Amino acid sequence: MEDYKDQETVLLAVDCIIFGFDKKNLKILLIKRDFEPEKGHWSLMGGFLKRNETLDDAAIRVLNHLTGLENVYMEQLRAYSALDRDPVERTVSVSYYALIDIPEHSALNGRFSAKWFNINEAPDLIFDHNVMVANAMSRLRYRASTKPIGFELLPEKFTMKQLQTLYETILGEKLDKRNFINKINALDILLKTEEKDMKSSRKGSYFYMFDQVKYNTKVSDGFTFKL
Amino acid sequence: MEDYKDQETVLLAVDCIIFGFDKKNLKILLIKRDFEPEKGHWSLMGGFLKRNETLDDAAIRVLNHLTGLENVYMEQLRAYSALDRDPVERTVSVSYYALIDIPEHSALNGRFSAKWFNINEAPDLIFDHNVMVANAMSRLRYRASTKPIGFELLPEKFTMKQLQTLYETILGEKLDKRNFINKINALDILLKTEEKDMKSSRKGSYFYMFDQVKYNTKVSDGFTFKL
DNA sequence: CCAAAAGTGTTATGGATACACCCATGA
DNA sequence: TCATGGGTGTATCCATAACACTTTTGG
Repeated sequence: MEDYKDQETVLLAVDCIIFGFDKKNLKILLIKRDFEPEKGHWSLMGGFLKRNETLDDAAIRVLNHLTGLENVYMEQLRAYSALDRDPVERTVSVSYYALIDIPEHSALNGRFSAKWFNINEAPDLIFDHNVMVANAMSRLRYRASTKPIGFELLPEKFTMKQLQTLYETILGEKLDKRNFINKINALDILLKTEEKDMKSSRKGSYFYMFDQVKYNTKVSDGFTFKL
Repeated sequence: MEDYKDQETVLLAVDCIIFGFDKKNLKILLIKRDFEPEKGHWSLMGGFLKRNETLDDAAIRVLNHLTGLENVYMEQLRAYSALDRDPVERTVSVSYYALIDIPEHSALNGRFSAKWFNINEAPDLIFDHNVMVANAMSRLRYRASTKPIGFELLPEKFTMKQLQTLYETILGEKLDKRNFINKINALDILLKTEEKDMKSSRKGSYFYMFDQVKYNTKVSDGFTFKL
């Protein structure tokens, strides 16, 4: 460790991998850059860190700026620091991923040309953003099996089918309907409502809600989510 | 994303959580600061990022500076950016952890008052270094069950007992001897040597080596380490 | 009455865990 | 010969995986 003064500095940025779910597909929110470098190409939404904010603050600000959303699930992933990752300036970037439910809040800031892409149909991205997305996916898969983050991607009320489809998309594999429902019910962290979703079938399917209070109680009693 | 010019800058540092194993205990290498702030207190070894190096480079440089070691297992953990985490200057720090085998290479750079502490007997550290260590431990536990990192902490030749003790220390729980050996043997990634360690008992116990080549082959054939 | 999705339990399998005795050797 | 740590196999249990038919209701 050396003296603080006269240390070399670099720019520090955050980039957000914004995942969304529209009851069918896992998607990612990208913006079309209207400035150089790489103008016209797709990229993650990002921004520079300000002196009076933490990286978490910066990520929250960037996400809010684009989507208007607050209180979104976000998690820091890691720092990227290749010397030439940004051709303009030496910039180190810390990536964050966010999970949001698409249909309920889709008032995107018109200042940016933002668009939702199915996760497997996303275009090539600038700089090292493709790697960031790949790493985010792998973290998302891991998290999905250790914390009930799936519910962040769903509306307040959702059907078992939607929940299963979400997990299938995240994990990238088909799941058995009965085993999935048995497992979820065994966790005992859902509330079954009286309401039914009549849009999906003639019979209709019950809506469930995530019981955050019960979950928190169970966790503090030593329960650990495992799917 | 805004213009690059006139962005606010912060100092960017790396801090290394250096884990070691001396065939009995999991230890951590700390230095006693001989400069302000917090002179005389224990801390992680760290350093500022230079403009012409990546964060990985910086972590490797810092580790090498203290221990003289090269080709050490290191992994980036995460960035810490609380506004007041460093009282002198606004500094964002990226933590790395390293795994080294203690006895074989213990020529520490005398310029630093460095000392190995048992992981559970380490002193209070400056700034947010306690949190960094706690997070590193939890990552170490996770990694130990998904990748064969344990071998980084052992000498080239080691006994089953040493390997088991290492895993017990990392995981923080006693393991059954027969089950552990069965599991390790089932993985089929060790080479049993003809040599015996005669220091530990009258009967002596066989030395094993990690078969890196076999492991790599198995991994590229779809094998995943799981303990 | 038919099509389409919802809802519901049991069996089989395999991995994880618990467990105790003999062996080799130096002193 | 004895004390010390090394080395070895099997039975049980539990969690996971496989699997098919009935229900509801709008058209």
